[in-house]
Amino acid sequence: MLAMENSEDEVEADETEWKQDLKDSPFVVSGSLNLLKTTTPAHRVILHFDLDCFYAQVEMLRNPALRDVPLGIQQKYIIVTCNYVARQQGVAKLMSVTDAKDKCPQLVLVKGEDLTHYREMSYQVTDLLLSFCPLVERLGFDENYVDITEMIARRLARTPQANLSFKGHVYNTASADADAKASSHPELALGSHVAAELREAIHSRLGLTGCAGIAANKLLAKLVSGTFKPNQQTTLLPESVDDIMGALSGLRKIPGVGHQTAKRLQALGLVSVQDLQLFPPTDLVREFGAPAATRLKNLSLGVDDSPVTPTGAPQSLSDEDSFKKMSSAKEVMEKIEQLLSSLIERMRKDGRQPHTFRLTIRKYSATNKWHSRESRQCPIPNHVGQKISSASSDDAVVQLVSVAMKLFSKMVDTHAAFHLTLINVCFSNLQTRGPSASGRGSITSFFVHGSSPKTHRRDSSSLAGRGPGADNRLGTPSETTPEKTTKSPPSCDAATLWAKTKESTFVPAEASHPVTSPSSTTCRDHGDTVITATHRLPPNVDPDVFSLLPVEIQKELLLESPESTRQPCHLPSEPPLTSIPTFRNINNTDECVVYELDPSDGCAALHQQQPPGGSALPGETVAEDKRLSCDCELPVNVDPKVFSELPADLQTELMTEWKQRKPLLKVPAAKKPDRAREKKGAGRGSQANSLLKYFKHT
DNA sequence: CAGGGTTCTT
DNA sequence: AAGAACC
Repeated sequence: MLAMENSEDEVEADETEWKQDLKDSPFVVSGSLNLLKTTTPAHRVILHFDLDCFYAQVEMLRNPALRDVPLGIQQKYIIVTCNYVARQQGVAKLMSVTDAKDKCPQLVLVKGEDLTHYREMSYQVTDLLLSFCPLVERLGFDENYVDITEMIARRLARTPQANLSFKGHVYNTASADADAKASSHPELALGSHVAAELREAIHSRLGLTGCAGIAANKLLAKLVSGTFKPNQQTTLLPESVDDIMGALSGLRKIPGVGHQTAKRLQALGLVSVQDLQLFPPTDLVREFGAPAATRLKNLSLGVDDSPVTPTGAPQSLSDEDSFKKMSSAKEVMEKIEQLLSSLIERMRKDGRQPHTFRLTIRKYSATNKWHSRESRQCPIPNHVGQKISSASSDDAVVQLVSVAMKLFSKMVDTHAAFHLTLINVCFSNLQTRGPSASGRGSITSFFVHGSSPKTHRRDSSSLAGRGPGADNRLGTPSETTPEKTTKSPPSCDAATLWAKTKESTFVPAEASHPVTSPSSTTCRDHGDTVITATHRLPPNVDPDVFSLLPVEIQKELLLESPESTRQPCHLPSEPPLTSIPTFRNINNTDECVVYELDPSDGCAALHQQQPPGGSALPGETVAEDKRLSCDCELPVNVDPKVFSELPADLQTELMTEWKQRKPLLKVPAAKKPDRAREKKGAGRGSQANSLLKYFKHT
């Protein structure tokens, strides 16, 4: 054995019980079944990329005039990040706006609450990296890990060992000494060149600068990437692992050790990284259990065998807003509606169908003022999910608002006073619909080099739509991407086929409803008997929606509409699985993001999102059904359909508000009518949010 | 903690 | 569903 000291190869190998005899082979076969070829590298080359003050860079790209001024990105009353001009003047991340203006009166502020542009740019960066190497893992919007071990192995095979050098910094090493060390760490040396090339690609193609760290695992790559701050890169050599770990000012600085963990460690008397390194394993296990204890101890030593897991398409989409105070049902409903319409729009562009909806709130309370969110979730009925990606997502908004309000009333007693400071709406359990829906890029990527037992979760769906042929080469020709990257096959069961079918054979909302059977129960209203469609429904009630309502409301509605002439309610127990839709090809719109890669590079990466649910067909324009009110005593401007979908107590809540407004009965407007918006339509932005959208104008 | 995300574990 | 972690 050569002198290996504390190199992580040694530690990692010890702990995973791999015998380290195959020293010259870059790979070690783990597990007894060689056939399965779960091959893991003995030493990896991991890159960590971290974009400089990301939001600020995006805004400076959008408006170059901001380049040279001190710029802060503001969310609510906080500067979440700022450019380096502002930093020179003392502005720091997460500083309050008042403090920042204090430090730097000329500070220019740009609102950054809408993440759309950041998210888009963020995925362009990830996609660009993906065009070079399949193993890319996102961490937040501005960081990416890339495992380039294989690429390095290939390059190494055909690079002369002589005159290797490092690009950029080498941690704790004078540049004069670095060259001497290059030959003993050829993988990392080559890795530093790859990192430089990728950073250059990000800069030339996207205009963004950032830092990179090059090391043998994710932990070290991340730690080292920040050592030289704007727009530089640093390589960490194994012999410096102890240095970099020891240089951390506290346990909290270890990625993976958050506030709670740091506190528990402190309770054990541990404050420094060395403390943890030297702490008796048994005691640590007693506190954290074996798995967490092992992980913590390893992290303190700079050991991290966690793989770079391809992130793929997001597993959930959410939208939230925070505020000082929200305390009326009406406000809540409006906010939810607003959040939902933008979320649904995002969901529609994504192309997948969500099957779970979650509503999260944060209640104000003197103690525990922060943290402590509360959430409720429920399955999304299929027909609602389908509407999200269909042309008339307005329907989806309406129905999901009512779903959301039901969840809301499970958390908040709307009769009592309440005080919210945040609302979040979230779609999860996202399922890819339709076999060719994701376009050729991703369908092939499902099957490339199949059948490794270790399947990476997530499909690639809207991201990384890249066939095996589209291999970027970083200038060096003929680097291919053989094996690797196992994706789970697309789920295209009958249900998803049906989903697509139904949508494409779309017929205007109300007209086409032969009353589909409610997919039995739905929003988990404890064993309620769902009133079946064999009952007669009031004319203004969509049977699908009706089936979702709490039984009390259903009964109310039935009672209040004594004589509804009803079409016979047939219940086709199976959806008519008629025509498989022909999927529109993705020639469509802006869903199709294409990189303009230099043809001279001999590489092109094509990205396409899933085809959008469909441009609004002429026939699909929702037939505004002006129905008679269910008569209760709704204000003239309230669409009874919307109203009818709300939970009972919210209906009464709103009714009382309306009654206040129209002094039919008691209470002379204790609350300001606040009908600020009498001006019709033409709201700024095409959104025209607000519930008023669903109200009739009279 | 702030703010608007996101993922993973319990 | 909550907690913890990351940005």
